[in-house]
Amino acid sequence: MSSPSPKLALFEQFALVAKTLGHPQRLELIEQLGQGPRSVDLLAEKLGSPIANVSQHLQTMRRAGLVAAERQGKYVVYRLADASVLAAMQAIQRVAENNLAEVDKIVRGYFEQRDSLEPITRDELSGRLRDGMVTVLDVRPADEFALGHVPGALNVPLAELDACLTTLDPEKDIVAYCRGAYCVMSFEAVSRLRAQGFRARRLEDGMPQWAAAGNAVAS
Amino acid sequence: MSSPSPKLALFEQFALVAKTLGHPQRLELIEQLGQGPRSVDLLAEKLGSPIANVSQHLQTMRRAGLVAAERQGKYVVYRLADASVLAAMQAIQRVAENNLAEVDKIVRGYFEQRDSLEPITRDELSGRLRDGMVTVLDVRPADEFALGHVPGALNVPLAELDACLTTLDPEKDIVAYCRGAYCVMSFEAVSRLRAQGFRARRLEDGMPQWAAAGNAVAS
DNA sequence: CGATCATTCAATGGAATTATTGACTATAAC
DNA sequence: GTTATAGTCAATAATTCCATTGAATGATCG
Repeated sequence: MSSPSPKLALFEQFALVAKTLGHPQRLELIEQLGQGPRSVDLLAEKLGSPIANVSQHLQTMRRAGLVAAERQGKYVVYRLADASVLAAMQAIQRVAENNLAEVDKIVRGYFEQRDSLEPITRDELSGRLRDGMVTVLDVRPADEFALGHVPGALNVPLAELDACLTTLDPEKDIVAYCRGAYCVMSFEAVSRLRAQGFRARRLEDGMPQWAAAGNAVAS
Repeated sequence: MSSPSPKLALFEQFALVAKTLGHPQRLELIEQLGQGPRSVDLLAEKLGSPIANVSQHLQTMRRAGLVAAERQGKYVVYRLADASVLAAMQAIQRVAENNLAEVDKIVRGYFEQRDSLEPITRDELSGRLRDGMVTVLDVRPADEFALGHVPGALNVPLAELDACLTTLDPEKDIVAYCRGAYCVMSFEAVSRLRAQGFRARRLEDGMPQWAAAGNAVAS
């Protein structure tokens, strides 16, 4: 037997993974990396944090087996270690959604009517895409859209939403999505579209999940 | 936008859940509670920790939405908030299993041959149970066995394994299980059974998962 | 009502985590 | 070479987390 019991040694490893997930900024990094590999530089810019800080977090995450790094020229490109990392993050989000009143309160903040915040599922969207009676909006920044998106989706970054309102067909239903189930950009978009009288809903989850299902296209 | 951005507020809630999972003792508590509701008292005894310490951890977990408490007479009985908590713990274990060399090393410590540590699935066991050509060992303590177990399983707590060796049919395959995928008691049992010449494997996961599939019986 | 048991609370000190700063290394461009 | 860029490292101080202790609360039982 090793010095501490193997049981405890195992739980310490599991705890290391969970503890490393236990920081808002690191979760945000995982969300970003869920879109695809990124350099430290770009990640720091997306988060609006100092490079040194982001670098430290990424290394903490590397030690916990969440991400891997590879040098490419003068950049160091990080990526998620594997799909189980996103799965773990989603599982944690589900716990929070089910059991923390605070989460409900934040989500509710975007919508008045309780029943209208139900998201549309991936399968449902697939079906309605074939009918052609739905407009799909990808509200992520253009660079993320370029790396992969739902086929037929329009890229309308949140900042440009108001300007694009007149070009949208008010007869069609609108489905908005962004980076994941709790990426608030799609919340914000749906909320604003509804205020303008559109029938809008959001997709139940976002890009990495859609891509994992094998349906994404690059532009 | 609100004082802290809603995005950050959400991630802080998720991080709270993950951070709370990030402590070995709390993971052990979840493993125990996965078996069923428990009093603080009993949990403290199972973990071998001071009651005050366990109480503090449980309250931390309650604040993070992982567990719920209910007073029953002079006891306070804690239980998992819902099934998503176990799912999150399993997702984290999967990340660790896939990406942390240390976990592999610990598991490997129990077994010499690489290929022989593959667990048997629940479905496979269900099938072989009908054939009757397999002995199922539940290596948890008797009190946990009493609250629910795989139909037909023999309760042989780890401490009594050696004494029971002679009563086992060496012609049958043996499947051992305990509390979950990484409860080391089943590792230990399989390792010792093999050393005695038995054909032993462990079940891919343990009691809460089997119960969740709707197949457990109480004794 | 007192006594006892189960649990929580409050306070302590020690350890770990975090953001920030500035120095340092490695690569590419000139 | 020299310079600029991308990233890491090392050191600091502020904060948070953790186990332990002993006191306080709440419920049962005689």
